[in-house]
Amino acid sequence: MTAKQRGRPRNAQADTAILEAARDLMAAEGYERMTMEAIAARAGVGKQTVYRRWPSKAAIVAEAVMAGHLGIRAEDPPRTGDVAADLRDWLGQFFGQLGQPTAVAVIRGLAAAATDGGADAEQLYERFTGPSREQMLDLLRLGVEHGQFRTDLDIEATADAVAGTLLYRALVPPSAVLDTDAAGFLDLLLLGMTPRAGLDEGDR
Amino acid sequence: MTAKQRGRPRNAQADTAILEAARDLMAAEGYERMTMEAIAARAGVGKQTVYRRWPSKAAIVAEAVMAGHLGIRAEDPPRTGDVAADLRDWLGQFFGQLGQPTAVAVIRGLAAAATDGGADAEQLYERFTGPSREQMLDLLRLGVEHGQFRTDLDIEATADAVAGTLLYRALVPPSAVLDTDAAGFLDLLLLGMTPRAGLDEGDR
Amino acid sequence: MTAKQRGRPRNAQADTAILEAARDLMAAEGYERMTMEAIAARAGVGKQTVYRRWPSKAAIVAEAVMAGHLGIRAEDPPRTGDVAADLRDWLGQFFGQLGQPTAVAVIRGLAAAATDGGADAEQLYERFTGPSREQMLDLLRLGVEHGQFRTDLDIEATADAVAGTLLYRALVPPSAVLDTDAAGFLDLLLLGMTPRAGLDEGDR
Amino acid sequence: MTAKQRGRPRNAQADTAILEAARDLMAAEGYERMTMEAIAARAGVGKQTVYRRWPSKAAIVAEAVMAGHLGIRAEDPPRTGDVAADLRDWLGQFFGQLGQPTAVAVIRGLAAAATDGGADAEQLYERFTGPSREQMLDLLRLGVEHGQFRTDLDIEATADAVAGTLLYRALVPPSAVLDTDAAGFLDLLLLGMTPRAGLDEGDR
DNA sequence: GGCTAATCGAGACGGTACGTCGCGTCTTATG
DNA sequence: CATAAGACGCGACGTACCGTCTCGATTAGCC
Repeated sequence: MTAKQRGRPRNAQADTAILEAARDLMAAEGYERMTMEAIAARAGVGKQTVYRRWPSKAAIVAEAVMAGHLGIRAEDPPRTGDVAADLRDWLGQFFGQLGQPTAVAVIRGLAAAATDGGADAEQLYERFTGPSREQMLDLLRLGVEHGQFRTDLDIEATADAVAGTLLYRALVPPSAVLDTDAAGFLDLLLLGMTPRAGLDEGDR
Repeated sequence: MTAKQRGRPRNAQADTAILEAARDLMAAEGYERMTMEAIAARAGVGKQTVYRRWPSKAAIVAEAVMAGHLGIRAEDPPRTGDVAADLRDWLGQFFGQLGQPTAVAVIRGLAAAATDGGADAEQLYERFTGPSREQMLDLLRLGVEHGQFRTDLDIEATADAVAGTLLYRALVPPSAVLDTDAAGFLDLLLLGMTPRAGLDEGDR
Repeated sequence: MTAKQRGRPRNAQADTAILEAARDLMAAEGYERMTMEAIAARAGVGKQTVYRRWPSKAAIVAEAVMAGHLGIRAEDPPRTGDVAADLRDWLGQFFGQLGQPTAVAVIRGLAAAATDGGADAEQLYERFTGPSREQMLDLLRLGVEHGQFRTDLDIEATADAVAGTLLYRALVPPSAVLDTDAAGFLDLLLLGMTPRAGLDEGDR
Repeated sequence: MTAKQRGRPRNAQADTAILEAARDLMAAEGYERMTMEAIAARAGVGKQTVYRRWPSKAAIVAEAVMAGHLGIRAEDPPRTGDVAADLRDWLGQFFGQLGQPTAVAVIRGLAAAATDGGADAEQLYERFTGPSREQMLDLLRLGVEHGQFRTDLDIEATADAVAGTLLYRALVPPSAVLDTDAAGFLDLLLLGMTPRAGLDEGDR
C-alpha cells in the first residue's frame, strides 16, 4: 500500500492547462519553436510546475497525444465483414488528415521528439502508435482468419509499413509528395496482403 | 563566365574539416545536441567560416550526406535480369544498416532536420532520398516493362513506402522493432507489386 | 484582557529550533547565503511555521540576537569607581570578540540585514545596539558626573563612534585590519572624552 | 610581453553603460533589489556581457565606486596650515552627505556588498576607502609633524574610527540618528588627537 | 463527546532572478 | 577578400528561493 500523500496535492487543472497550451503552441509554432517558457506562460503556470510533471518537451508531447489533446484522431475501424474494404476506409482516414496542417505539425513534432532516441522516444512510440496499432493488428488478424489476407502475412511488418509511410509523407515537404493521394499506397499494400492461387508459398 | 574572384580564396580544407566534424558529432551526440559552435570548434575553424558556407545545421548535414561523409550507403542496384530479386537484394542493403548505430543516428538526424518543415527539409529530401530514389524508380520501371510488376503500379507510392518504412524503423526505439527483420516487409511489398491473373484491373 | 486563545497552541520548541537553526546557518553560510527554506528544513519545521512567527530573515536574526542565541555577548560593565578604566575594559570585551569568526559573521549579518533600510533595520538597530547602548550611555553619564569626562561630551556621538568602529572592523576584510588591536582606538576615544585645563570651552 | 589580443575587442562603451546603469539602479532601488538582469537591461546589453566583465553584483559596485560613477565624493582636503581645522572641514563634507538619500544608498550598498566576506569585500575595501583613506592619513601625519596632533597617535585607528562612524550613521535608520550632526563626533575625535600638557605619556 | 479553531509538517503554487549556453552577427588583427 | 578568435544582443535553459496556499493530522478550549 502506498504511503498517504503529504503536503498540498497537485492541481489537476494545471496538468490540462499545460497540455492544452502545448497543443496550441505545437500547432501555432511547431515543435522546435515551442519553448518550455511559452508553454508555462500560456498555461498561466510557473515553469517549475511544468518541470515537476514532465522532464522534457518530448514528454509533454507524449502525454498530450496520449491524453487526446493532440494528434491524429480516428474513429474505430468499421466492421462491415469485408476486412480489406474496412482497412482501406480506416487507413484512408489517417492519410486524409495529411492535408490538415495541424495534423502534419503534430506528426512532425512527434518525430522531432523521437529523434533523440532517449527514453522519451520509447514512450512516444508506445503512446502514439500504441492504440491505433492494436486496432490495426486486430483487423489484420481478422482478415487472415477470414481468408482475405495471406496466412503467412507478417502483420507487424504490415503495421510498420503503414506507420512509416504515414510518417514519411508528413515529413517530406508538401511540394514533393502531398499531391499524391493514398490510393496507390493502399493498393500496393492490399495486393501484397491478399492471397493468390499457387503463390502463397515459393515466392521468396 | 564569372569574373575572377579577388582576395584570399576560400580554404577547401575547411569545407571537409567542417563536414567531418559534423559527421563525428552527429554520431557522438545526435543531431539535436550537436551545435554549430561545437562543429566549428572541432573543425578548428571560426563560426563565420561555417556560416559563410552553409546557412544552417540542417544544410551542413545535407551536404555531409551528399558528400558521402555521412549516411546510408549502398552499391548500385544489381541487374541480374530478375528485377524482383534485384530489388529485394538492393533494399536489403538499406534495411541491413539499421543495425548500425551510426546509420540509425544519421537517419534520425535527417528526420530531425526535416521536422521544421522549412526550406532545409526540401533540400534534405532531395539530397537524401534523391539519388537512391532515382535508382529505385528506374528499377521499378524496368520491372514493369519486363512484366514482373503490375502495369498500374504507382511507382512513386512504392518508393515512398520503402523510404517511410526505413525511416520509421530508424526512429522507433530499438527494443520495439529492430529485431524484426526486413523480410516480412519486402514480401509484402513485392507481392503487392506483382501482377496476378484477372486481378490487375477492378480491384480497387 | 484578551480572551483565552482557542485552537492548538504554538509549539514553543519550534521557536528555539528555528533560532538555533538560524544561528548555525549564519555561522556556516553567512547571512546572504542563508535561506528561509534552509532554516525551516534544518529546524525540522514547515516554512509556514517560520513565517507565522517572523516576517523576514532579518527579523529572525534580530530575535536570535536578542534571545542570546547569536551575537556579541558581554558582561555587564564593571563599576570600580574609575569610569574610564571600566569603559576601556568593557569595550575591550567587544573588540576582543572580533577575533572570533562567528561573532564577525553575526555582525556582518546584522549589517546585511540592516542595509535594506526598511523596518527590519529599525528593529535590528534597537535590539542589537539597544541594551549595550543603554549600558554604555549610563557609564558615560556617570563619568561626566564624576568629572572624569568632559561636561559638554556628546554621549550619543560617542556611543555611535564605538558602535561604528566595531561594525567597520567586522566588515572590512581580515587581512586589512584585524591585526590592529583596539588600544589605539580606545586611547583616542578616552583622550577625546577627558577634560583638560582651559580647553573645555572655545575649542570648536 | 603579453600575447597580442585576438578576436573582437571588448566594447568600452558597454563598461560605462553597465556602471552607469548600476549607479542609477543602486540609487533607485537599493543594492539588494538591484538585479543583474535589470543592470543588463538598463545598459542595453546582454547578461553575458555583464558577466564577462564582473563576476558578481558586488564587483560591479566596487568598480563603479572606483570609476567615480558612484559613491561619496569629496574635494581634496584643504591645506590652510591649521591641520585640525582642515580635517574638520574635510570630514564635514563626508558627514554632510549623509543627508543625501543617494549617498546613503551607496554606502548601504557597499556595506551589503561587503557583508559576504569574500574576495569582493577585499576589493571593495580597497577601492572605496582607499583613495580617501590615503588623503586622510597624509593629513594626520602632517598634523603630527606640525605638533598639532599627539606624537603617539594611532593614525590607522583614527582613520578606522572615522570610516566606521560614517558607515554606522549611514546604516542605522534615519529616525534614530541622522538628526545628530557630526560636530559632537568631530569634537570627540579632535580632542582625542590633540596633545595636552603632561598627559602625552602615561595615560594608558 | 462533539464542535470549532488554530497549529503542525509537507509540499505545490505563480513568480522572479539566477548563471549558462547557443544562436547568428559583428569586429578586430593577421594572412 | 578570407580567416581564427571572440565579443555582441538576444532568448531559452533548468534551478533556487520567494512568500502564499492547501492538504491531512493534531491539539487545544468550549458547549
